[in-house]
Amino acid sequence: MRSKKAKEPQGDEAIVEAFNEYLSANNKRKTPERYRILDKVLAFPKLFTIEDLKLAMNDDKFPVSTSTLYYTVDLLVDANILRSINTGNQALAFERVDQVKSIHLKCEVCGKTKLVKDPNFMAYMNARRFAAFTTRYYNLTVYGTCNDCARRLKREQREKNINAIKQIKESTK
Amino acid sequence: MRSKKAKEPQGDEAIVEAFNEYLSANNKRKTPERYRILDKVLAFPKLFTIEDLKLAMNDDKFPVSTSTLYYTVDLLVDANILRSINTGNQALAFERVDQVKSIHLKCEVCGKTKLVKDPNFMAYMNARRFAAFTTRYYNLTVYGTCNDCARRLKREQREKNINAIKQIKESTK
DNA sequence: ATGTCTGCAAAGCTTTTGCACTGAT
DNA sequence: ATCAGTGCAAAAGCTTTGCAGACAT
Repeated sequence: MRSKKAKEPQGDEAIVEAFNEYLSANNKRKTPERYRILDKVLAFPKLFTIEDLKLAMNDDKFPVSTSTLYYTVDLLVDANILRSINTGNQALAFERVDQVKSIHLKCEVCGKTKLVKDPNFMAYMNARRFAAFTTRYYNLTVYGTCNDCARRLKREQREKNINAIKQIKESTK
Repeated sequence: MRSKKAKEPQGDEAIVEAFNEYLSANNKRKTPERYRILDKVLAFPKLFTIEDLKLAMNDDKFPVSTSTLYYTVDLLVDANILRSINTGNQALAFERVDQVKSIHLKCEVCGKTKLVKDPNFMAYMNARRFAAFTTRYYNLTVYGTCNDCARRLKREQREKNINAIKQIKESTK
């Protein structure tokens, strides 16, 4: 009944459990840091960077060193819980594997990325096989301009033109 | 008649011309560096990094500073001749816009990227529109394992198992 | 003559590494 | 008691920036 309001607790618990198994299977230790980091990671609504994660941990009164964050996020990637995304900014971003079966729309002007679903594309990719290659996951990023920026640029361009005309008028006086 | 053997000289000349126009239109200067860099860029069969480009320029007896390379490649991206690709390695990679309408298959083990064509996907994306967003280009990268690496890993795992069994046998002597 | 372009060197950021201490097993 | 994990600081890589001199316009 309340399943719609709940934040998919089952899903997240399953991920924690999967991480547990991954750690056991690979002779990795179950440290408090790792579980606190995983908690924070699961709480991010979408993309995040190591820096974001570091700040979140600080906010949570559980500061962790940068090296540990890199190390742990690597484990999470290896455990197939996270994947890394190249957003075009300097810093690498990460996202939950289970959460993101979306297309990334990246605005080249403001740099923001929006996620959109496309069942057709998903179905196609799930069926698609490539010769001499085993797919683990995929990422489709679409680059362009979001409408907000397009409108703003248009307005700025218009103002620029007006100024240019003014200057020409003045210089020919 | 020889059009198949020729390296699409028309296409490349058109690109040089397009760059020319871009420079004029934006009040940029036509320096020898820029044209030599463009030549080298067009000669790359696929992805390349700033480092690759630098080495190629050196080979060509036309060394150029790193800052100039970044500056010029930025221009080429802005002129829509190149686009940048995030390969997951530290350094950004670039590729020709006209050349790459391919899917990138990236092997997570050896790190190599292979390009494959997929007319179905291309047709789909060419028709696809997104709400409140103007598409300029897109990139589909598939992550996984290439067969070469898969075979090698399998063999290594088998040897590992054999050694583990040996050790157990010895310890129980 | 003007103002952009280039090259050099230094700075900036993200990520990696080395080492000693801590703590899970 | 081990030996992997953590934190710190330093190093390493890639990219950007500031400035002086060179050069296309």
